[in-house]
This record gives sequence, C-alpha cells and structure tokens, in this order.
Amino acid sequence: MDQALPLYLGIQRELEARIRSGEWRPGHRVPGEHELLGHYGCSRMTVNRALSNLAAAGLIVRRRRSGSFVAPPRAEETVLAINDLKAEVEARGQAYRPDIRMRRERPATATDALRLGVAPGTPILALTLLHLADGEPHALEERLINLRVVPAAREVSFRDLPPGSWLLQHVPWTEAEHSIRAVRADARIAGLLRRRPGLACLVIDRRTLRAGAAIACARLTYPGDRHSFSSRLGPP
Amino acid sequence: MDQALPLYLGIQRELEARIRSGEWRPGHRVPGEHELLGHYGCSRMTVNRALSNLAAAGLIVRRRRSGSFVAPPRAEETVLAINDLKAEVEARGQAYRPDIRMRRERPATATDALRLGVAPGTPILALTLLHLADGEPHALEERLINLRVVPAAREVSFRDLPPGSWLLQHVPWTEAEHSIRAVRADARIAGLLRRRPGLACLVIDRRTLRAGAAIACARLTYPGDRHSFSSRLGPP
DNA sequence: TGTGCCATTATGTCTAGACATAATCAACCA
DNA sequence: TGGTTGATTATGTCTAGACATAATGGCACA
Repeated sequence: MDQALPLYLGIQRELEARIRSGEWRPGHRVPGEHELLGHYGCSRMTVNRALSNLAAAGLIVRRRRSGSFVAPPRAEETVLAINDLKAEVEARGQAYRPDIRMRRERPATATDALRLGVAPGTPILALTLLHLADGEPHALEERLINLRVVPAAREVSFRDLPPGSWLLQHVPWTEAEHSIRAVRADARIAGLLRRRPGLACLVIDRRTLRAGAAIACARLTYPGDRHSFSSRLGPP
Repeated sequence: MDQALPLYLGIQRELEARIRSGEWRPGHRVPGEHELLGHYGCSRMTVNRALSNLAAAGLIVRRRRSGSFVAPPRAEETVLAINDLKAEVEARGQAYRPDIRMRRERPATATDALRLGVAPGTPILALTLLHLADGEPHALEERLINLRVVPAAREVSFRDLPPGSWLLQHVPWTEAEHSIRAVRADARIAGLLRRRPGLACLVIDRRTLRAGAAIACARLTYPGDRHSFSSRLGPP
C-alpha cells in the first residue's frame, strides 16, 4: 500500500522514529548505507539522501570510515517567532496603529554608536514609537536606522507601515542578534506605556546586519502584564 | 582555483547571495534547472540539489510547471538556545550547585494537572530547586515530572545532576512548548532568590511531550538584574 | 620499537539517464 | 460560450554506476 510517500522519506522517518523513541540512544551506530540499501532494496543515492537529511537535522553524525551514529541530544532551543508588530497585533484581532512620538535624523552619539554598532557620527534615524492595539499601548519601540546603509528610510513616514515591517520588506538581512531580558519600567517607559513605574517589562533588543554592516536596531518593551511569547517545537 | 567546494554548494551559495543581497526580490523567478545546468555544465541532479536545499531553507519556493521563485521574507525568528542550567552556569566559568528546597511525590492536584497537562490524580514528582552559581541564586526551578511516563525519576536524587539535565539525557522528547514573560517577584520568589520583592524576573515555562503525552514541565525564574538571553542568527 | 605507507572502508559528490507528477496552456468539441 | 482533453513543461524521485576523500588499521621497513 504505497501511499505516495517518497522512499527516501520513508527510510528517513523510520530511522528518525527509532532515535526519537529512545530505542537508539546517543552514540548508537545507525545502519550504514550498504546495510540499508540491502534492507530496502533501493539504490545508494536514496539511502544517502535519507541519512544526509538526518545529519542536516542534527539527529545523526556521519563519519567517514566509521559510519553514522546517533548524535548527542542537542541543547534545547526555543524558537520565538517575532512577527512584525503590525501583524502581531492584527493576529489578535485588534486594530493596529503606530504612534510616532519622536523622529530625529542625527549623527550617531556615543550611545547610539554602541547600541547600533557603528562609528560615532554615522548618520542615523532615531525613532520612538508606540504600537497601539485598539488604542492601548501594546509595546514601545526605540529604533535606530543606519542611514548610510538605508538612505531610503529618510523619505518614509512610517505612519502606516511601522519601521520594522518596512525594513523587513525593503532590506534583506543576513544576520540578526537578539537579547531578551526583564526590567522594571522607569518613569519614562511607564509614562509612555501608561502603566505604573516598577511594572515588570519584557525587553527585546534586536540588531540586524547585512554582510557585517549594521542595518538597524530596535528595543521593544512589552508591558509584562499584557504579554508573553509562546512557541511550540517539534515535528508538525 | 577550485578550493574543494562541492559544486552543488557553489551553485547554492551563488543563488543565495543574489537573494540575500536583494538583487533578486521576493517573487523573482530563479533560473530553472535546465538553465542552470547549461550555465554550470553539470548534471541535473547537482543543480536539483542546490535548488532543493534553498527550498528547504525557505529561501525559494518551487512549483511544478512554473519554476522556482524567491520566497517572501520569512517572519523574523529568534532562536533562544536554552541549555540545561548546569551547563549554562559552568559556561560562565562559575561553580554550579543545585539546592533542592522541596521534593514531593503526590497525585496531581488541579493546579498541577493544568500546568502539566495531565488528568488530576496522575502520580507526579514535584520539585523546587535553586540553581546556585558560585553560591548565589542563579535561577529558581519549579518542576513537575509525570511519573506515569518517567517512573525512573522516583529513584533519582537530582543532587548532582539537576532534573532538566537528567531528563534531557534519559527521556527523548518530540515536542516542546515554551512561554516567556516578565513578572515581578512576589515575597516567596524574592525570598528564595534572595532579592527584594518587586524585582523584575524573566519567567520561562517549558513543557516537554513525547507522542502527545506530557513528560514534564518546568518554570524557570531568572532574576532580571542578572540575566538575559542572547542569540545570533544567520549563516555561520 | 617506532614510523611511514598502503589497503580498506564508509561516506561525499557527481553523472546521465529514467519515469512520475502536477500545473498550465491550448486546442477541441459540445 | 464553456467545459473537457491532451500536450507541454518543470519539478520530484530514483537508479546504477563512477571517482574522490578521510579515517582507520595493519604491514613492512628501518
């Protein structure tokens, strides 16, 4: 009963099941290509593809002359999908509106330079804006854009499309750095978010680069009483 | 000057560069297999591999009869590598010691059942422990283990190997759920972490499952003044 | 007793074909 | 005009070979 499942995928899943179930523990020797092609009666390219995919997924380690072995368990990883904020709010069924509180074009100060990772004096665009969901502050964004890399940002109002979404659509990035931490809202942050000072907030710092050059950075501050990030990992 | 770079990888990188640089925008038609094999003078399997890899990486979308196209930009994703805490502390060059503050075997209460996702009454092991780095509280862990799935946990002291590391090594998981948020430390949490109440803390809830059955869940509370999670995404 | 070299082995890459499948377009017939 | 059919096209999978490469172990030679 061939249910149109490609042969290489069938082999791949069968091996994967044995590893995930714990039947084959880390370090266990996986049958080699010759054993598998004998078992399944297919060509070497086909079992090679199955094994290569498992190796690419980090489930096995392949070594010449020795064979393939179940890889040690990988460190647990959380994948946080951070959509742009417009999509994030609209996904919750709320009306989105950005509220630009500050917009300034200037040479990078020492602080800017440190945050963005450019030389002081580099022309930048600094923005502070509130992301409103049904009129209520959803998050505060403090953004710096490197105008040397993205001069076109000078001409954009960001009144409809927030800078995160705009950049995502106009400037491809190759690397991104993130850091997530918890802080207490100081008076300024609390005022902007219309909360009491001292509220615990989730702060995400993101810096995107292309070919080593900093494109932009953003600090997103979410009121902790309103927000959490969730994710689910594993085979769908 | 062939620097031993496999042909398929060379093609793959060349195409990838054009996409990442923005030269080919989303929706742009990527040269098909026949065009590429004419250009590179290699067989179809080789260019197919390059294109398949790009499709697997989400950079292009392949459609029969139509061709291959640059994929729309993916939503930004943050990958948080959450190592087990012992490794996390030792990576910082500090001495790690777990301090078990509570350990109780009991049928799941209504609260437990909700957190872990099992039926009330299911036998569980509840643990509260402090992860100490050089004697200072690094994080608080409140863990529930489903003894129906992992009965062996009954016999483990967790005094050397904390439960997170033990489970990682002994029970393979297939799915994991995470949620990250910021909260203010209440009196109990603050006392355990030896901080002032009201401190902003990062709270990570993690639930691991195998084949739909809950294995364990953990709530990790990090004092916000000591900790942040970082990650870097992109080609190595 | 080393030490360098060679044969063995398993994986890594690649070729030149093959048939299958899905989507699309155009021609055809009602 | 509208729906059906068939040809075309690009991708998807697969085969049976090939040579390359890295690691290992043993053998021979000094």
